[in-house]
Amino acid sequence: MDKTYQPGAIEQHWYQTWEQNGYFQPGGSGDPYCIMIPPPNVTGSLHMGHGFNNAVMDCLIRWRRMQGHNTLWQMGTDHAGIATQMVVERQLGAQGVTRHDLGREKFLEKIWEWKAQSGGAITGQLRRLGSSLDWSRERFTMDPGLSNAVREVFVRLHEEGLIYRGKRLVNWDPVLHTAISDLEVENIDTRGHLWHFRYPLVDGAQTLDGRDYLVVATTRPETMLGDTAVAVHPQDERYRDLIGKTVRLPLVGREIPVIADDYVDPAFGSGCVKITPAHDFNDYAVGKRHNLPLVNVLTSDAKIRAQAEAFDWQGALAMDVDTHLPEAYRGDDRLEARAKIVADLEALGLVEKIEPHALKVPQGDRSGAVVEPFLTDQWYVRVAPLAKTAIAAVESGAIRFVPQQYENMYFAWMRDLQDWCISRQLWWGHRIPAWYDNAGNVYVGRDEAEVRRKHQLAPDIALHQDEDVLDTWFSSALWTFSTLGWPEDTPELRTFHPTSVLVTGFDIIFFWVARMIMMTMHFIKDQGGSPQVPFKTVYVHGLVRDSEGQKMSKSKGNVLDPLDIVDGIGLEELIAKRTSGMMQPKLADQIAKRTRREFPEGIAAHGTDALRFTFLWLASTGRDIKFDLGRLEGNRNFCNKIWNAARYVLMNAEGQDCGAGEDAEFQLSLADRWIISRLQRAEREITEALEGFRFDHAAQALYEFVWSDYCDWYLELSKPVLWDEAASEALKAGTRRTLVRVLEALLRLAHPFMPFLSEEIWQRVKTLAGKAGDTLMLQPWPEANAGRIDSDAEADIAWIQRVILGVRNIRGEMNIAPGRKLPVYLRGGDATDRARLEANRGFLQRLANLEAIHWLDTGADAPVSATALAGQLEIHVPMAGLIDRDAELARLDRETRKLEQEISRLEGKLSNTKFVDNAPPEVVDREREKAAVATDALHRLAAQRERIARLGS
RNA sequence: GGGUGGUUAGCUCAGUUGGGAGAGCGACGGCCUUACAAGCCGUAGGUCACAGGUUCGACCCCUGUACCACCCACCA
Repeated sequence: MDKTYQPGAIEQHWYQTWEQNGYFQPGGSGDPYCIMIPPPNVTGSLHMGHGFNNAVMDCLIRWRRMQGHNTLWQMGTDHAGIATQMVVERQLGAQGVTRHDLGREKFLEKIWEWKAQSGGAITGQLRRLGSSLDWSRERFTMDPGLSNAVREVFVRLHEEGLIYRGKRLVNWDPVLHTAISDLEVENIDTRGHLWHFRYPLVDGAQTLDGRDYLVVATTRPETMLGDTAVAVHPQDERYRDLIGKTVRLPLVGREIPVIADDYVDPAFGSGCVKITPAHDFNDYAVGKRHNLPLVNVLTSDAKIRAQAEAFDWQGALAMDVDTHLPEAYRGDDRLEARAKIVADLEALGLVEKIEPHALKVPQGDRSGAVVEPFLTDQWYVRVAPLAKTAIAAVESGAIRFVPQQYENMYFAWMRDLQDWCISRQLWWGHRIPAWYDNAGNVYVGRDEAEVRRKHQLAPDIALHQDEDVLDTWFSSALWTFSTLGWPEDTPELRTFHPTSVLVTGFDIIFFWVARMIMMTMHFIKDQGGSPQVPFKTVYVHGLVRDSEGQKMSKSKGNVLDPLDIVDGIGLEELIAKRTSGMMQPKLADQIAKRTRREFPEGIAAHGTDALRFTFLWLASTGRDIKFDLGRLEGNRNFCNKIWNAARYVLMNAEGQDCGAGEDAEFQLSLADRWIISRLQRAEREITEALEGFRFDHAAQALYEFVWSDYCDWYLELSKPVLWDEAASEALKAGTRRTLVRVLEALLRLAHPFMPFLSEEIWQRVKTLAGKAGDTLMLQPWPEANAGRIDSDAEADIAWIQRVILGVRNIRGEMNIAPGRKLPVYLRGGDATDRARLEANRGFLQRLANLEAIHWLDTGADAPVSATALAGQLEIHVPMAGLIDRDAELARLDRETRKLEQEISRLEGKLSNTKFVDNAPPEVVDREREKAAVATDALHRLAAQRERIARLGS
């Protein structure tokens, strides 16, 4: 074995071996255990969030697989409609071509080409992370099978009246030219203005204070072109008499009514609100109540139309509305139009005032464009009935969120859910299975033939399919069952559904998790006909942030590719990667500067195992992760520690009697029994932590057991045995046996966290440990055996540790060279101390580097010494020639001060009668015992101090 | 406006039936001791955000405040 751990040398080899041998496929004989991967964008690439997410899933899957479960980790990718289409459009754009130049068919060919070309990137990266996904069952949301499921769901929901088509206000992205759902809109805090305009009253009407106009305030002046009313509050005395009168819309000239509606807050502004039903969601609701016409003044590019369109609430053109628009704004973008309109109104003396005003501007999360409320025909899912079942599933505990606080978020959103707009005016995605005849009738069916059959349409009636595609999340919502073969009744569906746990970030709870629950429970029933949940547990993890706590994003230039941490990357290359494709050179400079500051020497190769272990250690509940290179490096060192521990074990065990055979003769030492006992505790702790999704606790328990117990103590304790020529062969065999078997067990414990390293080493130790098998992946998970917890051995070793620590403390504090062998006198101990000394003299001498240990009965004279205490036992290191008197006095004073503080705290407590009377007796006893021990120690140190102080004076 | 989470050592974070405040990294001192200098040994460092309350006893439970982060929401 190499002297240091070289991750690059082993990782790829083992992954190929595992995959080629089919170890990732289901196979265990135990209960099914299934995780569905949140499908990454097929053309995307891995970021730190994926790295984290997959480390968690792979840890769970490998653990459960070792436990013997019939384990499936379903692989698949998502077509990611908007995101993918945008990438390809941008590529075409660079050549000066638009998708419209190509036409739909050719454009889709281009996307499929792009998918074929780049679609392997992320799957390759997932392999590098060690993810034990079942690649043989890989799916893609636009596969024939999954597309079939999508059509089936759409048709059935439509038949049940849960999908409908309607003309409504939607969030319209004027850059992408598509509707988007509420969730895809981000409201950005913006400093804008509140414009107060005067709308002249018609026919000489006047306000109470004698004005011949009403003042309305708006943040969006340009929409006034589409106003169809001015609303006041019905109880507002100021305007009561004006209700039913009209005002003349400036610039346009239309007469619009003054209406009364509770929506208006009389205390805000003038108490009058302009109503634009076609361009504002609130106004839309008001308009509907009052049957106002909807006047659309914008094109799909968010420019002012040549002529407005007016609709009634049946979606028909309203012929009686004047749709004339002023010539001056035609074709202007809304912001240009806004400026002109304000200027024109100002010229007419109709601007009352302009105030600064903070508002939220809606922005498309993909394009960044300002989203317009826009009147279009779209398809919707009626969610209320679906939500009801989905809420009940979480209320009843059929689905559990970890951490639980996310259930509140889920409930709050689900209980106030608007219908889901599922149609998108894109080309890349599942085409909506609806057909139109020339009369405008709509027919929904699985295909055109079915539509014709079902509606008995003659062959000569022309049909054309709806041009739109479905929201990507529509197909994602079916993920848990579409990947298992639904609508067919497959063995996989029966075996693995409901799945066990969903591992995901909180950011897609609404996009994905909630919709999966709704769709799954509607379509998948158990044998009794009750709705089946898609998963029993949702484990929600936080975001991976950079070292400053910033969200990682391409535009900030702080993204990290997990593989750059695995393989390492030079500074210049990292900068080049982060600044590539930057539009603004200035930004690129900043990013370069920042990157130089954060990674002055680039990033060293740390290996997959160290990265995964770091993610898992940092995966505490309900908290984002600030990614910390120091932590990563520490864990890389941990990998090296395991590697070198294995080297030591192999050097001492290979070719030697390791007590493996049936009739092997071996004897277990105290240290052997101790480490076996500690192993049981570690096994229990790690298993319990995993059961509770506490990967951080599991990782820490593993780390501590391996480093502190196994390496720091046990390996050191094994040396005196193995190197002692006088030790019996049976004892040596027992030690070798324990070294090897505990190592083998801890490799199994480590495997879900560090699959590559553990497998590599396991292959070398398995035979020595009496194990057989082709892979660690399929070895049984270690189960703690309470019968092997040995409290006596633990107490004995704790005693040894205390004595050694006492000597080491003196040595360290007094600057005595570690190589110098010391004599030590033990005094004041009882029979147990003496027995422990005699049984473990060799261990003490070796680990504390002592030349001799002398036992003194209580009261006997000890040489002038530096002294440490192990309980009542005094450890004396003679000072002659070694120890400076003043230094030792100072050290004793420090120890004394600590003891005095503790005693004073304890005495205070014990002299408080309320404490003594009220606290449980065992608590009081414990405090008394502590006080007695500390007082005894204090007395001994005081006597010692006095003796040394007398020396020099 | 409503809601959630956070505030513990210089940094990153653990710490639930309320009863001695921990880890990693960093710092300081000493060591190439035959597994590991990606290491070993030792040491220092914290009125657990703040203010009240409950309790014999609070990092932990309750109330309030401050600051940070996030989610949701129709105030023109």
